[in-house]
Amino acid sequence: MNTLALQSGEDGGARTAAAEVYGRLRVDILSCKLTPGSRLRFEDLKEAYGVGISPLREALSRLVASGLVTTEGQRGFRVAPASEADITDIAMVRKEIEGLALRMAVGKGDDAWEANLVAARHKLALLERRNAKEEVNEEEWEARHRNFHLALIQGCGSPWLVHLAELLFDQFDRYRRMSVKHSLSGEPTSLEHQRIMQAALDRNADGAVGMLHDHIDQALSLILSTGISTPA
Amino acid sequence: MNTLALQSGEDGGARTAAAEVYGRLRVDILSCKLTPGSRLRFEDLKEAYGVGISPLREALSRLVASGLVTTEGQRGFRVAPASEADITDIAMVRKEIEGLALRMAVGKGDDAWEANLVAARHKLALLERRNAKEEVNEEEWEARHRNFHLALIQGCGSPWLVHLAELLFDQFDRYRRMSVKHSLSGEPTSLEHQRIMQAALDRNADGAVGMLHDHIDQALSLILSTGISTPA
DNA sequence: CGGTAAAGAATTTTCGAAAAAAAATCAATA
DNA sequence: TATTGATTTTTTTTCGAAAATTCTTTACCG
Repeated sequence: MNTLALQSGEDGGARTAAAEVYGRLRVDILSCKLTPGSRLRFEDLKEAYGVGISPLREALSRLVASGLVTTEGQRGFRVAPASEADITDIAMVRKEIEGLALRMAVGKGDDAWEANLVAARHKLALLERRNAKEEVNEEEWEARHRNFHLALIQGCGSPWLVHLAELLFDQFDRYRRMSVKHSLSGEPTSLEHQRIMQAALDRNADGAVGMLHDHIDQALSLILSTGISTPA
Repeated sequence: MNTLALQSGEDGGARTAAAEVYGRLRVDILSCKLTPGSRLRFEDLKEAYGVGISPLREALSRLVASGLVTTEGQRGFRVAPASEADITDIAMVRKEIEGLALRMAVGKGDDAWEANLVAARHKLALLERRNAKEEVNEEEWEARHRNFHLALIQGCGSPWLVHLAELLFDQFDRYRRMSVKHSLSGEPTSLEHQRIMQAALDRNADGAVGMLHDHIDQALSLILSTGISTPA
C-alpha cells in the first residue's frame, strides 16, 4: 500500500497503551463528546480512559501536532477551540487539497482503486439503508463515511496528499458533528456520494471535483447556519 | 497575527522541558545530525539532551505526528527514513500548497505583508553577503531562509494553508540538507529569491508561482542527482 | 550443520511519587 | 471596598524505578 507510515500500527509491534488512548481521544474529540475549548484535566482523563499520566501525555502530544488539541506553557491541554473563521478556512483548504487529490486519482487511478472505491461506497450505502429501519451505530457510519472519501482519492498516488486530506477531513468532520448531532446525514448526502463516485469512475475529473466542492460547500453552509457554540 | 495556535509558545506559559527538547530534536533531524532511519534510543537521548524519558517521549510523539519521526509497536522511535519516492512526492505537494498560498497572498496581501516580506528578504540577504567573507552560522541561515518563504505566503490569510506549507517546507528542507551539506546555497538561489519576491510585490501571480515552482524543481533535481543514502 | 527453544540482556513502556508551577483562598492594608 | 501580598490548594510536569516486551545469545536436538 502506498501510504505514509508514521505510526505503523499494523504489523509487528503490539498496540501500546499510548496508541490506544490516542485513538479513543481522537474519536471523542471528533464526536464532540469532549467539547471544543474545554480543559483536559489528567485526573478526569485517568479515570475516563483507565491509564496513567504517561500514555495520556503522549497521546495528547500527538493530537496537538494534528491540531485537535492545544497546549500552552505549564497550563495543560485543551480541546481545540472552534470558530467560524476556523471552519471557513478548513473548508477552503479541504476543497483545494481533496479536490486536487481527486483530480489526480481520476487521472491515474487503476483497477484496484476503482474496486476499492466501489466497495467503500457499498459498505456506506448498506449502513445507510439499514439505518432507515433500525438504529445504527453512529461511530460505524463515521468510519465508513471517512473511508469512502479516502477511497475516492487513494488512487492519486501521493501519500502526502492523502495524509493532508485526512487531516483536513477530520478537522471538518468535527465541525459537522457539532451541528448535525445525532442525525446521520440523510438522503441528499448519500446521493451526492453516489454521483461523485460515478463521475470519478467515468473519468470525468471536472465533474467529480465540482460535485465534491459543492458537497463540501453545502456541509459548510449547514454548519455555519446552525452557529458555532463557543463557550468562554 | 493570523496563525494556527496549537502550541502557543509565546505568551503566558513558561517553556516546558518537553517543548524545549522538541525544538532541539526538530533542528537536529532537519540538519540530519540525526541520520534518516536511525534508531532513537532513550539512553542516548537522555545523555544528549539532558532530560528524562517523559519529556523525550512527548517530544517524539509530536514529531511522529508531523512526520519527522516514526514509531512502531513496542519497538521505539526512529528518525523518519528517506527515499527518492518520498522526496519526489513531497516536492510535488509542496509546489501545490506553497504555490496556491503564494497566489492567494499576491492576490490579497496588504501593506503589512509587503513590509514583512521585504524585511525577511533583507535579513536573509544580509547573512548571505556576510557569508561571502566570514564563516556564518548555518542554523541562522536556515531560520532566515525558512522565514523568507513563510513571509512570501503569510499574506494569503489562511492559517491552515500556512501550516501545511510549513510542514512540507520542513520535510523538503531535510532532504535538501542531506545533499548540500555545508554549502549554503550560493548566488543562484539568492537571485531566485529576489526575483520571486519582486514578482510578488508586482502582483504578478503567475510569474511568482512559476518561479517558485522552478525554484523547488531545481532544488529537487540537485537532491535527486546527489542520491539519497538509505542505510538499512 | 541448521534450526528451534530457552535463558539472559537490553530497551521500551508504564506507573507512582516528588518537584515545580499555576490557581484559588484569605487576610491585611490603604 | 478594592487591592495587594502571602498562603494554601490544585494541577501540571518531571524524575526514578518497576513491569512488560523485544532482541541477543547460548544450548539443545533432529
